[in-house]
Amino acid sequence: MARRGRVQMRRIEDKASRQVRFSKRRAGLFKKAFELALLCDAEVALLVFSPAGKLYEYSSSSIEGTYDRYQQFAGARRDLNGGGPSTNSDENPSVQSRLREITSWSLQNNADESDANELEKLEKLLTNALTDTKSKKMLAKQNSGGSTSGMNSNSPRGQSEGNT
Amino acid sequence: MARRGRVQMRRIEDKASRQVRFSKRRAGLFKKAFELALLCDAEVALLVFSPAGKLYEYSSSSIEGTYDRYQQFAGARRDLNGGGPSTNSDENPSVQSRLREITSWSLQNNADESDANELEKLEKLLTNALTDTKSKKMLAKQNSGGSTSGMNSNSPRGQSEGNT
DNA sequence: AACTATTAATAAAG
DNA sequence: TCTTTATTAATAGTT
Repeated sequence: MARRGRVQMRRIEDKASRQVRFSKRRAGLFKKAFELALLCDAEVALLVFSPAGKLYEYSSSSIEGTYDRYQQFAGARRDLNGGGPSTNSDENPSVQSRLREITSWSLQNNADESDANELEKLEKLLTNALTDTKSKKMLAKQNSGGSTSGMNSNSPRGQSEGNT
Repeated sequence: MARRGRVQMRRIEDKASRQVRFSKRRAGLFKKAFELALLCDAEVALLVFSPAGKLYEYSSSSIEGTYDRYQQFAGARRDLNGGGPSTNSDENPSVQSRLREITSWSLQNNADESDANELEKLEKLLTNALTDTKSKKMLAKQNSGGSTSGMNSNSPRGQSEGNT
């Protein structure tokens, strides 16, 4: 038949399925990007590398041009910015279990195949990410801990999305 | 009630409607982009400027990094197809990409819901894991006299997903 | 911003 | 790989 239920949001392990779904979803994503640009008069640039390393691109004007514009903005906002990205949240497993999973996975499977330099970079990346998360967490605790007054009138959001 | 028919694919003239739909569709687009990266292990970078000139961005790793890769790729494909892309292959997702993915995932979705102590423990766990891996890596290099344990024997094969 | 009626996207099967 | 179909997901218009 068709879909038996909700699709679970985690990496697709089966290679063939992943490939098929990548093609479908990539097409859908590019269509959405195009529509956003057309309907709403937005400037959109989209780069996608498949797991196999193949490049797909879309831009309502030009990749280079949009990236240039992005850099100007990125430089301009370097002042007051500390929030992390924030999007939707489905019914996902907790960060904890997921990180636990990926940790044991990385140990058991590909650890030996990886490159030391890459791992070093990733170690920093992950440490920063966790530090950031902890910071936000602390902040939230402080805000809600002392007084139960207005704590969550607005979630701490940052660059990516959802703020005005 | 709701939609009376198919939506016309042309620029929305009414400014208020355009703004509202931009917000909705932008949210949808970013969600799709994120899902593509997570489900299919793809590297995605997305830049959107609203008609008002506001920047929205998403990247499964980093905008700069992906753009850099794009430029290399674009430059490389301009030359000639001598060798395959220097990226990981489909059957070998690599710790790097998976960790990168889970990192951004954790930041984007459940970060606020997680517990700081749990994350602290996990940080140590992961740091240890990576350190361990690095040690083994170094050791292997010393023992074998500089030749890395076979990791990057990339078979340059044509990908099977060529369409637009 | 929240709520539905509809359409659109898409996972699984053929 | 392309097509079909059942189902979920996105969302346009309304309140």
